[in-house]
Amino acid sequence: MGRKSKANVRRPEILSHFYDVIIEEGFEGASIAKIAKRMKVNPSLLIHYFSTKEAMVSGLIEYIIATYSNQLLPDFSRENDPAMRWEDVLEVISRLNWDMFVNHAVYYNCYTLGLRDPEVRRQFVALYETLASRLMLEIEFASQNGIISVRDPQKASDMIISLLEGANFYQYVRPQEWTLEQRRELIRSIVSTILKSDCF
Amino acid sequence: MGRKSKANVRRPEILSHFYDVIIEEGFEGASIAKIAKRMKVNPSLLIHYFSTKEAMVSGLIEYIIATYSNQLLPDFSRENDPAMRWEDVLEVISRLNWDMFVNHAVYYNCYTLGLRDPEVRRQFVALYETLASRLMLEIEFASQNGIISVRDPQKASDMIISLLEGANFYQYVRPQEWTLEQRRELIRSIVSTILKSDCF
Amino acid sequence: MGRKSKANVRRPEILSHFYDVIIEEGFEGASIAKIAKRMKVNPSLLIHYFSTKEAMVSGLIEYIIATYSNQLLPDFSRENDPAMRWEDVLEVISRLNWDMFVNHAVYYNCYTLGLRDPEVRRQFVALYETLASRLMLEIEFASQNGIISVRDPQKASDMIISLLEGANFYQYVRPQEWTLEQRRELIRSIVSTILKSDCF
Amino acid sequence: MGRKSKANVRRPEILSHFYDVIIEEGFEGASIAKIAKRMKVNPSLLIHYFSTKEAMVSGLIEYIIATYSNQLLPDFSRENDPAMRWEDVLEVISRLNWDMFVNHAVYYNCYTLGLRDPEVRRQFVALYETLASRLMLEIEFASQNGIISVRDPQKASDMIISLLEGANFYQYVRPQEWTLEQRRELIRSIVSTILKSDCF
DNA sequence: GATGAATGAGTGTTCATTCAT
DNA sequence: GATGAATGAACACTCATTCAT
Repeated sequence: MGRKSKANVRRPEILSHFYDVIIEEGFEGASIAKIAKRMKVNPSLLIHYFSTKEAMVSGLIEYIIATYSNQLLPDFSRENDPAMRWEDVLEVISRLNWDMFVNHAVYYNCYTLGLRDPEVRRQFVALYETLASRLMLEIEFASQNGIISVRDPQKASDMIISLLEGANFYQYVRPQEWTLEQRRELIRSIVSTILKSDCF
Repeated sequence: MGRKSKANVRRPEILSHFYDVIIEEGFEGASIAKIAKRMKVNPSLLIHYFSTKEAMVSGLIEYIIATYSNQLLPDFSRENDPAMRWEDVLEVISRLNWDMFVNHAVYYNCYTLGLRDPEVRRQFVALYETLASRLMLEIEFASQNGIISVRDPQKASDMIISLLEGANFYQYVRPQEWTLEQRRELIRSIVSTILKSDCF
Repeated sequence: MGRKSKANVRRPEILSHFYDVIIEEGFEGASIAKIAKRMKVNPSLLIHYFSTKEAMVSGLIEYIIATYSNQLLPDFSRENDPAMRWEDVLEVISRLNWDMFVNHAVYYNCYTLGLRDPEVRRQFVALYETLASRLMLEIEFASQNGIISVRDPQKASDMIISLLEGANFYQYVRPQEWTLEQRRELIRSIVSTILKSDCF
Repeated sequence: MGRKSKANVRRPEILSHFYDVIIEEGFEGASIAKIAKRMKVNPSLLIHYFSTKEAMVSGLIEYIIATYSNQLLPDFSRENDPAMRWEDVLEVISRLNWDMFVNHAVYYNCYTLGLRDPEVRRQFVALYETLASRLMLEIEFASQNGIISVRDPQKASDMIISLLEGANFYQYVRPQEWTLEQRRELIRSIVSTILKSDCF
């Protein structure tokens, strides 16, 4: 039966250590040698599993994108009552903390990489697209059921995601300002307010 | 006595090329050699003016921060009529495009650097602090004059900046979605709406 | 499992070439690049085996010290007759030529390094200590058997080593002055004379 | 009358700082930049006064050699009584501490340089030659007056200088062993002993 | 599968030096 | 006299990578 491949063990293991090194030393400091050292393994082994560093970076971004998209915005369709369902959405949105899943620094490092690398960019665009379209559906549904008042769900969802993204970013710049609970309440009320107004 | 220093000319010149290289090759790709090559000077000349690369990075960040803070939010006190003044604020805010002044990628690269380097972080925090406090004053002023209704101007300004930051970021992920004009109108109406509501 | 290490071969090989370059170009001229060039290998290979240049220098000094201490003053205890044994000692001492084992220039270069680096110094001190204590034992033994007359064997051995060291050094400054044979005879008679006198 | 040259002030000043840097960082660590920094002066200035670094090294060696030869072995001819004169010589010799005048490390660094550079070597050889010939004259004089018994004053002076050189060196390797006074007495008695014996 | 040998390009930085001011 | 501009070679060292074992 031959030797069993360890790739599906080793590859995630490598990516995980890659990730850790980026957190501590930044993208520019994350060399194969350092990752290998941290894994107490020979640098060549990383090349063995990823051929090139470029492939490793790709792997990392895929992993990050996958993590994100799996975690962001669950399926709300189990809830039948439209009002309750919208409440669920609001609840989830206001709790959304980007970096619950992926480290802030790593995320932005990968993101800026996407500004040069079209393939990486494509993945990020797809990610936000997925997120936006899911949210859009919920907004449409709620709107159709008279819970909120939105003519342009697309713009609405885009703006809400912007707000969340920004709030998440801002959290790192002025961390002491408010508690998670305050933040949650505030986002909730803002989202409610603007979706009930005639902004969209 | 002695030769005249060209530091005043050379240092900005170097930083500017540094900046350009980051845009094209990312922070990790911006080596002294590449910058020098682009300037058609010897790499050691950069060291002559900036002792270490670290100092060069510091210089760049200072430059970026300075550019930002000089441009962001002008003085509105010339306008005497409170309503008009608030209109001005709204106008400026809704037009705010972070990357009008500093390249998006460079900005986020420097920002992530701040997540590891306390001194850099300090500068970013100070930048946003300045921005927030200026906006806060305008919110307070408008509120006192009954134009908007805000009990907590700090939270309000924080949230508005978050929204702007996020919208700016989001622009890069879904660029095709709306025109600058649409964006402007939308932000304006959202800000107006939430500051008139009882969110804050 | 894995490839066989060549460190046992490569490390001494590197040190040997390091040594040669020092002889020709001095300590300050012995760069990794030059050593590598002489070995017809890539400079980074030296780093592969010695991590840093500092470690290479350490390796060299260890090697030199080891060479010295292995060669200096053999075991005289095979000879049972005290008079004959002392003759043996005299014979060996008078023939001692420091640089039979280690190049004069390299030795002094390493030595001066020890004047700044405590660890290097420690090794040199230990070397001379070993040498002195061995000689002391022989002096004591000869003295107890009435061949020489020494109350303070420590001082005696210290002074004899000084004389040998100095004679060795001086040889380079006035090389033409006398033959090795003359030198040998002279040292022998001086050592004999002072150990029989009441100097010590 | 023109501007007065500052060369005879600057050159010694530079050499003196060169010397200091060698002591602290070794010959290989003594760069023009470091010396200039220590002098709080521009590196170019050192080149201005010495054209090349090589010339600076030459200057340093000349300075060291000059310092030495001026200090070593004064003129004893003022003393008329041969016995007293020899006592003076013994006194001076036994007190001779090479590094009273020139730092030990600097001296050996320059010396090893002489092992490669013929011109430097020539200077060192001349130094020791002077020293040896002066001592030889004293030995001859004392011998002719029956104070000591030496047939070959050249060999005798060579050996004594060797002993002094070695003792001086050894002092650094085993510094704790004896006091300066003990050392002095010992050297004196050894020199006396061997010059009265029939070694030479 | 995993290690180590070996490479060559590249890193930031220091070096001595020349020249203009 | 003294400084600073500028260079180009060299420095120790790190990088990703290939290949043999």
